[in-house]
Amino acid sequence: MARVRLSDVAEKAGVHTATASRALNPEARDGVNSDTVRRVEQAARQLGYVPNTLARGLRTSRSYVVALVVPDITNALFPPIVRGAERVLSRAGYTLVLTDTNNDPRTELSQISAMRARGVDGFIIATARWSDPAVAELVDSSIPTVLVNRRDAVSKLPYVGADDRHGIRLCVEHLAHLGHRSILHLAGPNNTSTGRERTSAFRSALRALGRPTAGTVVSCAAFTEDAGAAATHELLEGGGGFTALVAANDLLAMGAIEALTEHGLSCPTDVSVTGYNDLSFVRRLTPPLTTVGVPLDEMGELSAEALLAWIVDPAQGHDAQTLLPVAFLERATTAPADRSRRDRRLIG
Amino acid sequence: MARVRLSDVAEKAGVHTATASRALNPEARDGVNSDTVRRVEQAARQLGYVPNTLARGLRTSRSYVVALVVPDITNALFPPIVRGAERVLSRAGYTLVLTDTNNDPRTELSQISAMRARGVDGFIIATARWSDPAVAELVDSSIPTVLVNRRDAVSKLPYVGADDRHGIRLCVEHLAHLGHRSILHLAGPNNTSTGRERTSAFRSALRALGRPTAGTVVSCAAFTEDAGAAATHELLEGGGGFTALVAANDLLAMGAIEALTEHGLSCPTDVSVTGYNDLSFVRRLTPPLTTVGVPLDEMGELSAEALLAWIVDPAQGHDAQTLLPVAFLERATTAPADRSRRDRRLIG
DNA sequence: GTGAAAGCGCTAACAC
DNA sequence: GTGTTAGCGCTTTCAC
Repeated sequence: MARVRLSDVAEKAGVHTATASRALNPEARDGVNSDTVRRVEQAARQLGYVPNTLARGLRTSRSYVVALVVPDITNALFPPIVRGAERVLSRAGYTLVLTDTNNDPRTELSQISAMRARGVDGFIIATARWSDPAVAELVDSSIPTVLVNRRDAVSKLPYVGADDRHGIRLCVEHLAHLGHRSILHLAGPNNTSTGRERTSAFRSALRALGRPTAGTVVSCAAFTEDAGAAATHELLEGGGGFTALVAANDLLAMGAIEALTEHGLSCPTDVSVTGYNDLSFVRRLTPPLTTVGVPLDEMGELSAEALLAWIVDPAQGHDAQTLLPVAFLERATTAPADRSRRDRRLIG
Repeated sequence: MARVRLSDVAEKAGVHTATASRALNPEARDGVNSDTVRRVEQAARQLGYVPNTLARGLRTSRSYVVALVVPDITNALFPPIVRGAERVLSRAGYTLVLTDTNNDPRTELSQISAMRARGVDGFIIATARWSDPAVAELVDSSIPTVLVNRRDAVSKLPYVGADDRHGIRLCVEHLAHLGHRSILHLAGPNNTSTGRERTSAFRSALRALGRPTAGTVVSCAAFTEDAGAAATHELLEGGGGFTALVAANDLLAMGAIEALTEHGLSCPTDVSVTGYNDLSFVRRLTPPLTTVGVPLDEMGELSAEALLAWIVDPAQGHDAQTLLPVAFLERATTAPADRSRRDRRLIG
């Protein structure tokens, strides 16, 4: 415990607690005799003084705590974000409290309110849905909040994400150049910005290539392997007809490949597949997944930085939308269309 | 923010703050007129009162915050533990602060001290090394602390882990029954309890089978894929001579398989490999990794429960060592020895 | 440049 | 059963 108090330090240094406080506070140190500063610092060191952050927070109404809300920490998308955020936060003297909502909006609401009771200085939200009451509430309360990975429809909160339009376009172009003329988009759920944005980007990309009709979009219920497999199964039972598939994320892609395999189709021989996010392990799958690399660590870092900027200077306007550059990663789940057996089997 | 204070509620209910405090506190509610309780609760609800946890903590010297220290949240071993712990903690009204030490003992030390300054009620440590100054310091400070996944050599802190001796024995027996007579143990680092324990279990298992000389142990520098690959490469260049390999964890196993492949050897045809922990994705590798399943969520949950028990009743003795049952998961990286091409090529 | 005094929002003795 | 008082450990006016 923080056994030794500031008053102990002050006594040992022969000064008043107020002076000790100033001496130890970088902001106020200027107005203190440099010799006094030295004495106080020495006393603090000898006593092993550790300031009581709670007391400070109570007085300053700043807790130096930031809450990070994730839907599911076991989803490999989030740990790098958490890590990035934690790195900049702890470096700045802030502490990160993590809360996992288990993908449940009600848990999200109650956890956020618990964090507010703790007096956290701000929120990093990685759970935003397209229409999100929790986000709206945070906006109302005007507590510093930044959105990461996903954003909502209406709020003008700072947002740090990836350049998904570009990422999806790279996938579509790659497949088109490989000769694929019938491309399926396995879309993410409509209640997430990432799902919506990637779908819209898919359509734009085809339009830009002059082939607006070369694509079909199928929505998945969630960004999960199961959802991807289910949608793909259904499609395949309905006859198929595509030689390439752009999945809205890696998990959907994995589910799709699984379903393909169960239908006796192979990837990439029969169907080319692209994922999205480059989760840490997808390059080790067999075949390694072609996907879009997203700087997740950096997303975490930048969201933390944006939040700190807001906390430090609340007067400033805070509504920057940051889209990080992505990288297309060609691996082994995409192949030229003319090598496809699929055309012979299902189409033509 | 927690704009409305208890005094506001008290005023509205026409009572003193102390009474309002009692009315809202389940422990002290008994000594309050039930009608008063009702009035206070109603006022609190109408005003949207949210108690200020900092102020309460300052007064009670209880923060209802627990710190969880992990070496690297992007290692798939830890998210399930975090999730499990967070679940029981938040259910009990506690908040989890997460800190990622980036596998650096110095960061660990400084982060722990920062958390203590915050007045956290206890620690869950997932970073313990066999000799660990940070753990020793925590013991000295007598702040409630439980170890999860790894423990240290000396402290008698509560520990929640898996039954590694059993898990490793299952691997060895499985391989022995498949006819393997020359088994390698890719050991984890000696400065972790898991590394040491699994190595010792490997030796015991062979002894119990009456084949104490059928095994060799090679230490890896870290529990990483790279370390596993490096050790395996070295071995293979030295001549090899084993048909099976028990890795101390999944990452080492993956590295080993990679090295094997680079040497033109295939798994399981030439060498059978077992992993440990059943990280979420290893069943989707090709071939799916034979490994030992460990209830990681439950480890997180039980460690949080053990910690809460200690926090709630500090007088009690707190030194329980909990070893959770494991499950051997036979998948595709293990095969009978007599089908091995390796005997023909490198041995014999 | 330093001390005195007040108070952040809450709870726990102690009165009554 | 409820009000009074004091104080958790710190920072911040305001004097001097």
